[in-house]
Amino acid sequence: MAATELQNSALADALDELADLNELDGAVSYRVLAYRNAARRVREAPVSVAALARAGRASELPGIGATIQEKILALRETGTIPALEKLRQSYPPGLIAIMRLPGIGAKRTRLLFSELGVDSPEALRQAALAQRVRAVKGLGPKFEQAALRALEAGTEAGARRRVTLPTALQTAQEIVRELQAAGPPDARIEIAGSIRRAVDAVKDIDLVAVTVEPEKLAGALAGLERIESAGTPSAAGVRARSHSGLSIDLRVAAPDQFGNLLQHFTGSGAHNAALREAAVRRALHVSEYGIEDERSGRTLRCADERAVYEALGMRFIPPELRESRGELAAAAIEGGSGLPDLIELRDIRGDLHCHTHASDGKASIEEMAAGAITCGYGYLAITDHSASHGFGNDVSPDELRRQIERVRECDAELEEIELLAGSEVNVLPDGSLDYEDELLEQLDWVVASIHTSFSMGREEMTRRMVRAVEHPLVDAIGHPTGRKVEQREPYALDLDAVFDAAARAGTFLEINANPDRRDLPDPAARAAAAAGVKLVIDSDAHRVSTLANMRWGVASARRAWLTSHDVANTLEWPRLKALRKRAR
DNA sequence: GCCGTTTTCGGCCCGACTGTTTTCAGTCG
Repeated sequence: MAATELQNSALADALDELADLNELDGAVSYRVLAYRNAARRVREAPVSVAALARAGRASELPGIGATIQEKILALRETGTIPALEKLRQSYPPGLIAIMRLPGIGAKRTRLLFSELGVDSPEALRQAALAQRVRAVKGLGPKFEQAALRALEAGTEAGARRRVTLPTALQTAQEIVRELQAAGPPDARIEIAGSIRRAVDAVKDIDLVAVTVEPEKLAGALAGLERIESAGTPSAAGVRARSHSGLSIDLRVAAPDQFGNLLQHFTGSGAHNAALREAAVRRALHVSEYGIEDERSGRTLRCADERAVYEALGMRFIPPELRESRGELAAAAIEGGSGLPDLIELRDIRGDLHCHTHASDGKASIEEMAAGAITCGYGYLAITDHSASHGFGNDVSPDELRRQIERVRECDAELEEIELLAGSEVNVLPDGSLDYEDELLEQLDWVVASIHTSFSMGREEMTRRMVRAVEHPLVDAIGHPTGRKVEQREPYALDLDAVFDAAARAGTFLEINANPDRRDLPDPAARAAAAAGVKLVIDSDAHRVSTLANMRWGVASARRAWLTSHDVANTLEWPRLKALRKRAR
């Protein structure tokens, strides 16, 4: 593969820009939708879509047809797409920034541009302050004020940034508790939306509820101390915004429609759109209120979600799978391939990656062991950082030898759990490790991770990683892509080549469960399992409390369609030990 | 622009809210 192969993220950005510019250009909405859908597919694809296109196979991906494949090829071969260049001539780049402001879409952006020459957020601010916006037919003073507020919010640093799943979940649970205290006593409130699907990063909180006093519940949300502003509370619910910039949607349903509402509000948008399209082919129309049968004119109301999917000829689809990644076809009762029996937290038998005082952890071996026992584990690998980690946390070879002794001593005293002597060894830029093999041989479990030199080229980074994967004493690769949720892109890496090497060598790849990492990301974890790679889910805990991070890794595994058979640390240690490549 | 157990052409999910209107368009999820 070419060293400078076009990255999926850059390709997806180009497709998103095509969507934006086509929208500005007034193209039929389905074309815009097609570009956005294609961009999403490319962004999620675990393999290089540009490389696929070169082989004429990108159009095998759902949502990518002959036309978009041609554009991908043009971009990878000439660095640009003719249609994109042409649209860029007509619409200044500032228009896209205006279009992204809440409450302003393509139509109004174009109106502002054609009527007032407004071509940037700053130009919009000037026009609004001079009250020229309200003079445009179709706009008014309310819109002018809303535009100013949107501009203001947009300049606040990180105003619209997403938060990681645990943060969002905790906030959502607090709100539910506050609503249960302040709202009507009969209210049953559940968390829906992207939190329920256990995504990596959350932009808003969706709540659904049943109560006999819906207005009172909606009013209670609008009145919470944490709410900065809210729409008009009604019997249907309310939309509000917290002081921290999170948007919160509450919707209320009748009890016999609760399943319809929960399904609708859990999403994803793409899942719902695909579900409804499939329903239309059966002459059924799905909404949050029920399923209308076109022929009888009757509407089926569902008290629970299972009934919604059953009415459409499908098995219940776990929320984590609702991303329009093939789950509808798999769930079909007639002719579907079946949904996976997803892994659960209780399937996990041990944790293979954690830190102690020996490096940058905040607890002793004994404390971490006690924590792991509380988790119900049968084993725990102590894997402190290695000889060149830096930040004052280096573990010299001699220090590691002493640490191994301490782990052995501690293990001898513990009945309930097996402590494994391990290390999280640095993969140096050339792919070698920073301990000698003689030392690694004494360890029960070796995790190899990249912690330095992130900005290498794709080919060099792939060679580095494959060399580590093929090392006979490396059991697992830690946080394989190096990405951090909402903070850092993955390093340039040919994941396909890494998966091939890992499957051949028998090296485990980690799903790091730290909620800021969740690495492998779920689409990549799914592709790895499909390539025959065995995975492990590790907490990477640096203190006792973060051993519980395992749940976020399991959530990623579920989103990756994994069963307990795909994840090696669902096995007891004797069986897992025998699976290590050095035991073969 | 994509796609096919109604279709290779003509469809393509559904509804709430807001602000601007006086019956609706735009935006959002």
